[in-house]
Amino acid sequence: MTVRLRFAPSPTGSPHIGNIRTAVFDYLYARHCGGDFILRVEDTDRTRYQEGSLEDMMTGLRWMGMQWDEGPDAGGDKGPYFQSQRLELYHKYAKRLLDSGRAYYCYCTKERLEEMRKEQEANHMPPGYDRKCRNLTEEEREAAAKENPNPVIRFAMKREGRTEFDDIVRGHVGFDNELQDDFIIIKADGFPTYHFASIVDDHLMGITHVVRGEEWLSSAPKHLQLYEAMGWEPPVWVHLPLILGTDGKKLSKRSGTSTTFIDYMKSGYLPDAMLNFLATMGWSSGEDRKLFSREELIKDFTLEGITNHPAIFDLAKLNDLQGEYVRMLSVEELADMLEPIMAAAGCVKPVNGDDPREYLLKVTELIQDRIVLLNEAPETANYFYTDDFDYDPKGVRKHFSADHAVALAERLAENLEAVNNWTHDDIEAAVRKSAHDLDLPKDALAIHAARLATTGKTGGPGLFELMLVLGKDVCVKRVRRAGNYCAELAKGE
RNA sequence: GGUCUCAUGGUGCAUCGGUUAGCACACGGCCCUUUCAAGGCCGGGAGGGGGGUUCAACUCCCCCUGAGACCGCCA
Repeated sequence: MTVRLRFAPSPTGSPHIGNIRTAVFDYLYARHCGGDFILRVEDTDRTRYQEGSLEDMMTGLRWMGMQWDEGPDAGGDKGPYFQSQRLELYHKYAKRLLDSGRAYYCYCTKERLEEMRKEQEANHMPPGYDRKCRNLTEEEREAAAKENPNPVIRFAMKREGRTEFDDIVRGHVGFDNELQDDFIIIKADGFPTYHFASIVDDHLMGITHVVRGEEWLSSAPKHLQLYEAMGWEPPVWVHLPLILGTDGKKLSKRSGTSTTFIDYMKSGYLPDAMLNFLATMGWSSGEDRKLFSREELIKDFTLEGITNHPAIFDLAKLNDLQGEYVRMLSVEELADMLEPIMAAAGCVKPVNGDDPREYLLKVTELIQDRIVLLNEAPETANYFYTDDFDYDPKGVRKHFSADHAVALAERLAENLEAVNNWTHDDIEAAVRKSAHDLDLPKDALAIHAARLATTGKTGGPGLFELMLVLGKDVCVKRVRRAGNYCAELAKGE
């Protein structure tokens, strides 16, 4: 039997990190087993449907290279893959349950249910439907139908015994049947609830392993009983640990951690870094390792490696991985990724008129160790593309306000101007000579000032490397401008 | 309130019935060095509490404590 896993998101909003992590596990295990990875859309709640949600979901999955074998726009012989298009199927099986006495029409109004709930709460009773309609006589049923022509269908849960099952992650778990609710399987609008639709579809689609969040664990008895009532073989259950924030609380937007997957795509994370991160959030290969390529993930991923304690979404860890992946890229690869980002930020034309591609390659090499997110590149490397940058105020105070500042700028400009071969070593010699000419105690003084003059920053790539890329004319021009700036500064004081 | 789940340094993870309890991030120090990174080396720092089982428990069992999830005509 081929292993088949489905990722079944509900199009009710932009995909959450947790949704995608579940998809990662589905995908990885399906690929590990050489099985099928299916995308199914659980759009049974018409009130919560949100335009664009599914598109975001698919964009996110594809971005991480997780292409589904069956699903919307991928075809497959078990479709349709939208639950909203499978209504007849659910009704057919609900009827079967009705006929066998394992389901019943419930005519209770929402108002009555709400009142009941309030009362239960006030009396500290366990909440749940009181099964009023479970054993209606034919007359009662007819009378109730007149009052409420749109009844729901409820599943008749067993009243005695326990429902026990084995979960790959949790082990053997059990629940008392008495405490289970006669839950709704078909809503008044004719749509099925999750509990019912997912079981029918999982069976019909030949799903062998159900991987989902731990929040579903307590409703697993419902699903088990449904399988039993239908006479179907249940799948292997895999309840994933929840994802918590570093504060140990449920992941939330506070503390600067977005829960929206698309945000991470947009802010310049690498798909492979994200995949690596998500896969190791709640899964461990059993060895002390943090880097896993896609191929290694597929090869090593097993259900047994899933941890049973909550997984923490640790942004610092993501950023660490991201940095690793950025550094593993070749300069060409990185440059390819940076190109559109730089372009979007207006960093297109080299300040010195060089060939843009060659220039970008040089710039990329200089910033590769210095960026984490791809989107940081424009800010980190702006001075390679524009003369229009501000001087870092801290740097100004330290380097441009010194007594020797104006004289140094002049020396620097002249010595740089005099360089015939614009090479790393000759640039270095010129800069150091400027310090010597003025009897500065340390060459570093000239170096720092030159950096601030040519880049506006106090940190960054090696000065001589960066000046080499910028070119002589640009450097001289910028040092002169800085000299004027220093002079103005001196006058102002 | 009920049911269910979880519990190793600051954080995230690993191993094991007998180990000097390992790794990564973060942190501190040092090296490299013109800065910022990156890199290298070194360091501090852990098994919630209480009972058992056992020759031996962080590891197995029970209780407590703490944390979380679920109890919708949402998924």
